Amino acid sequence: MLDIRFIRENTALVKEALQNRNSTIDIDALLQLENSRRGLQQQADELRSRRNIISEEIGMMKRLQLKPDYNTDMVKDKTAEVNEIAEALKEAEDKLKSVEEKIASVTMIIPNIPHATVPVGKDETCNVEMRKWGEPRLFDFQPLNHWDIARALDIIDFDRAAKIAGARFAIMKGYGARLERALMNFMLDHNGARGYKEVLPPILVNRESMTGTGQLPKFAEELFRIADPEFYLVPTAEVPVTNIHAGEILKEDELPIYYTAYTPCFRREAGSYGKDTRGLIRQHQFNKVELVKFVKPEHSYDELEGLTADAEDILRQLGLPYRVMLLCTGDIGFSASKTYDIEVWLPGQTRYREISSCSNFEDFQARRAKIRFKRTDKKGTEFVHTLNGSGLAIGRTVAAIIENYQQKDGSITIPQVLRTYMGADVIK
RNA sequence: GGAGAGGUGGCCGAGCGGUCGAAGGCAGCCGCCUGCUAAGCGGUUGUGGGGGUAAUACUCCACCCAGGGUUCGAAUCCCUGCCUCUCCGCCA
Repeated sequence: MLDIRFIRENTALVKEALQNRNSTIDIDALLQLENSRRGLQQQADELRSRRNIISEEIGMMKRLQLKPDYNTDMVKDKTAEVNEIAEALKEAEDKLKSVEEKIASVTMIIPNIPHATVPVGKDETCNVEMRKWGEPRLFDFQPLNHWDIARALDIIDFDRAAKIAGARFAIMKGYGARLERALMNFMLDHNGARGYKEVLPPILVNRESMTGTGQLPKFAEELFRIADPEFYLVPTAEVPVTNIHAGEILKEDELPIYYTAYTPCFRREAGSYGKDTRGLIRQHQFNKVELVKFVKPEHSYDELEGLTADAEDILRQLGLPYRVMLLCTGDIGFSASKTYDIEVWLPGQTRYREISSCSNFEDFQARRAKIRFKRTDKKGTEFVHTLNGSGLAIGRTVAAIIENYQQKDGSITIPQVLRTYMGADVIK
């Protein structure tokens, strides 16, 4: 959420940002609403002030009531007067409330302003490659897709998962399950060693949490929802972990705060029916280890570089070639100011695929979730900046390992760093 | 699932329907005093919004879990929800 005052004072900039994001929100209409909101608030405040004064007078008179010469009519007059005020106040309050609701319905769906370093562009073709690491392996045989390899080794069962749940689910079996668990532990240990505190949060959350990080109200169709009682399945650990500090005022010396969390993630994948129908790339349920930071505003862009480097290091440790893409204005997510996608090389698809997305949200989520901090020597509070990134998506990492480490005989070599976690060097 | 208790400021804790943004204590900050330390004395310390200012000052409104209601007036009364705690039952 943007600060309405910021919108008021930087209207041109906001409009330009929205245009670059292919958004069509009417800012002028919003500002008109905001104007009338302020007028109504003044009106209501004024009425309340008068009411409070008269009510106090009535109180004083009532105390004098004990005396015989007390004038009853005065109380009656005052009461009549205050009743008139109350009526006008009610009207003003109702109007105010309705205007506030209208304003909220708009501000909640205004996307974040892209950072100045974000390239302007209409879609993903305008994203900019920042760097590349590792050389895609040269195969002396035709490399296979991970689902074919996994099926042959009987380590992933998509068919029976479909029977149990439906399309876009998988059963990990034997060393497949073991690999999934090894990656989870490896990633959590890796992140822990880099200063992230491990947390294991709820994966069902309430509406407020989903609103705080920006999934709601705009992206309800992406979420699995439990109707009664109302809960949402998290699409990413970003939601519960960022909301850990919702509504809090942190002390300056508590910052920065780094968390890492493993959670399953649940996504409807509505509107992607034809895409990635086979394999682990696009599942309704997948595992992910997430990195989340709460930082002071002046550090957030350095922190974004650091967070991205932390995620990249996991791929380096695993020996998986990747590249880092800077997303353009047309491709960046709703809540983010700046995002790097890390894409891993998949030999079976002979292309890079997103495996991590690292974003700085600046104060966008903090304002929604009311996450503030207080500087030691200053009065008042400020919003923190929040960041997060996958470190990493486990299902896609499994796919990448299977495809990059496949051997001619159909076996899979296990990356060195995972061998103690796996208790095996090879899957065959 | 049944029965009960409770949610007040950074923390503890009081609060009769009006004089309560809220006693008192602790902690913090600023002074004073005491040859050190401890104690003592005085003052001060919340959040959001509006107006105002170059910025302060100043001023108005709201906030005692949340949302409704009663009332001239609600932290205080009523209703609903959420959360916490105790006991019983049930399940792990």
